[in-house]
Amino acid sequence: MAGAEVILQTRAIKGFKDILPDEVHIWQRIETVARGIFRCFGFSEIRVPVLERTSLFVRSIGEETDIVEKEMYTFTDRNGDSLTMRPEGTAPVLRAYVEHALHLKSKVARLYTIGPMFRHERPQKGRLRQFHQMSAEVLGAADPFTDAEVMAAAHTILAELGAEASLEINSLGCPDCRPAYNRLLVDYLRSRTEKLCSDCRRRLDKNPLRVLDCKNETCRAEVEESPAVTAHLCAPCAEHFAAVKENLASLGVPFRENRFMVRGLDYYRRTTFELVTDRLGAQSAVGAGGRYDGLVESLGGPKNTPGIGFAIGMERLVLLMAEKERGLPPGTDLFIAALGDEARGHAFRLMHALRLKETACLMDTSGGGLKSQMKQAGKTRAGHTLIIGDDELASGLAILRDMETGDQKHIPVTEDIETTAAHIAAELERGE
RNA sequence: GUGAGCGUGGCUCAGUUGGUUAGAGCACCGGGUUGUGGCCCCGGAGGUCGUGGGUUCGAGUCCCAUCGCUCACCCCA
Repeated sequence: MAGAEVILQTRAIKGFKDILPDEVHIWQRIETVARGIFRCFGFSEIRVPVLERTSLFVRSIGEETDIVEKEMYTFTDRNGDSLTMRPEGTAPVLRAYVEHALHLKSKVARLYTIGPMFRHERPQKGRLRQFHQMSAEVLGAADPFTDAEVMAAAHTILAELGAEASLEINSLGCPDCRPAYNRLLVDYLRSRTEKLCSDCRRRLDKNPLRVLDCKNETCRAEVEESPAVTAHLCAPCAEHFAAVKENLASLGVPFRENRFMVRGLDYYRRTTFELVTDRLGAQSAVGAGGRYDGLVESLGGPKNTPGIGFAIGMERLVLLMAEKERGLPPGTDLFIAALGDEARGHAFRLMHALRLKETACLMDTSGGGLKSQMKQAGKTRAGHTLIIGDDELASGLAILRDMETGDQKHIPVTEDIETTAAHIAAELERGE
């Protein structure tokens, strides 16, 4: 194999995927729909870099998390700085919020962003190393209406795209009440360590909450009787959670409380939620989020800035979208079938004039028979085909065929390309 | 990081107990009379059977190694 290593590997690297022309329209649809909904919910787009200082993620996501410990694409750049390809979107957006003092622009900032994230995990169904998320953050609003609003936004995006997922919510408490609950849970779990799986015994020390959503059946059974977070919230957290549920219900957004749901990033407080489905193989969440009051401050932002947000995994969303929701790639407006050298030159100029008039236009400049060109017109899913040969050029009348109905009509063509193009554009316009 | 399954033309796959020039469907190209697509019919092009080694008179079919893909664990969107 020594020689083979020299050969260029024309293959994308593991976990990185091309989105090909035949499927890119699905992504465009998702983005268009999402942008529209974000706008209605009052969000503005923000675009942030893919690369950040490693410390940003370590501080926000948490040193002990799997993401930081073993999944980040981290490297030292030419200056010796440690940089990381963003594994999630919240930290960079909050960094930008703090850096540009966006809190001074308005009381509440509502931001969304769409783009690639990177985590070095073993790829499987619904899990890639470069994946895409659309995420939204609301900074500066602590009230329980905001929680409901944010969840409603996520829910609306999925619903609008025909992706079925159910909303599950939970509250993880705050620094005032979580430590006490944590001790309670650990005590409970320690009393039955022998019954837990090996993974959960490890979790017991590292992140006891994790035991709550273990997939192992015996662990599940043990955990069934465990003390619930939501039963041990402090008064303000309990009140907040109750109000969130009330507000969600008042909007008619269906949800289910799931006291076993936990989050993998350390910064979450109080409200957390997931949009889950059983149609994604081993992955169940298409979207997830929660409140992270305190995170802005810990990144050097103004004190007591509350925050809440969510992210939707776009390739998981694509997987969930029903066939009928995906649509077809757009066809061209007009295919020009030219026969004969003179007609070809004429058609070429005509095509360009039409393109400048915002008509999507294609022809086969390499020529070929009419039948072959008609086939291509069909394949490009052209709305119309203009047939123009040397005969038509001589008579001054070309044929415009409606590819749907098969109707054909004559269109005057002259040396005046502009006028001819205008004729055709008008004719196509009429058909719509 | 761990485990399992799979690797045959662009795609989806078939290839009997190892035996002559490796097949199909879809896609692609051409044709079915003079200049008209989507259906149908005919024809064509396209594969060192992931790679390397081994067993054998002979391997896509057996063995080993290696690379890759997929799914699951884990983790998470």
